[in-house]
Amino acid sequence: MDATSARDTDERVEQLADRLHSASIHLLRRLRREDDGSGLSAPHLSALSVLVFGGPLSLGELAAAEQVRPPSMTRIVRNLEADGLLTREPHPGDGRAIVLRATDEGRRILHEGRARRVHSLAERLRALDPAEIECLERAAELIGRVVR
Amino acid sequence: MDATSARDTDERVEQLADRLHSASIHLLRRLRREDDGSGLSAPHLSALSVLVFGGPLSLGELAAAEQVRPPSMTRIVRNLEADGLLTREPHPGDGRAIVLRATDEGRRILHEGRARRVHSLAERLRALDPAEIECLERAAELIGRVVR
DNA sequence: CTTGCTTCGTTAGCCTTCCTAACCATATTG
DNA sequence: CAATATGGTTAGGAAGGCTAACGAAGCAAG
Repeated sequence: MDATSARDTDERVEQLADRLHSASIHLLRRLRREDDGSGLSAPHLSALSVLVFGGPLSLGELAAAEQVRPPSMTRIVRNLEADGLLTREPHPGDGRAIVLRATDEGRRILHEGRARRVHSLAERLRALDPAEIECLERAAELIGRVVR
Repeated sequence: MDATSARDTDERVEQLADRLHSASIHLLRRLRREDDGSGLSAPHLSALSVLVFGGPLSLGELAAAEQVRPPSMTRIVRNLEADGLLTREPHPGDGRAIVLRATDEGRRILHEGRARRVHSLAERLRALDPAEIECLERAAELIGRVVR
């Protein structure tokens, strides 16, 4: 690869990063304004989904998975626990840590609530053709991988 | 299309919406933690970029473009104006409205700041192969279209 | 022209989510 | 056993979003 094409690639990738950033901001602002009726905010649903799909975790692990600091996760967990959507158990073998586990109710709410929250987005996506949908599916997977 | 495949498409689209939602949350949380050194937050850079690339707008138009309510935009504009990155002029022909215009300094800061902010993401994207990059480029464009 | 409704932007006040700093309690290690 | 490291919580504050209420300016009907 010569110097020119390397610089072109650099430029292209920077621009892509910028556009993904922008797209994310607008996507989330749009979704935030939709009333999901589940009573759970995006961060709560997101954290709960990690427990549902990823199994029991400690608070620190969950915070890392969700890209937030432990104090932020402490509050999210407190709320979810108060709503009966997860349980807090002592960690076997480490008295400092705790084990967080989604309850059956948590599983139920998650599946209902997430579907409702993203429903308006799904409505719009339905207008796309199959190739575009497939492109977005790959993109979602790629973003998840890149961020992790 | 028979009933079964229609339901499959529904399900697939709902799942896609859900994953895009999740990917956006994690992407932004990752980027928020990067120090961009420009002194401007994501909402500020995003609003400024609309003015730079889309030309002068009223406050209401800018708020609509950015998917926020006017009071939220009032604060963003006040900050950008205080930093000398945009100007506020009376609207010719409508005494209620104002015209917002990016300054040269605003243009300069935008190009420097955005590149810096998304730089760490760009670093990660560089590891992808060309087909994946192209997929993400299309995806960013699609998301922008779907949300608008 | 005046009265009343609408629209643009602002102010006031609140809520949510995130952060860092400081702190306990429990491991772990020299 | 003392010193240090780690997991989680508490305290406090910054940022960004919202609604409600308001003043000023336009508009429309009488």
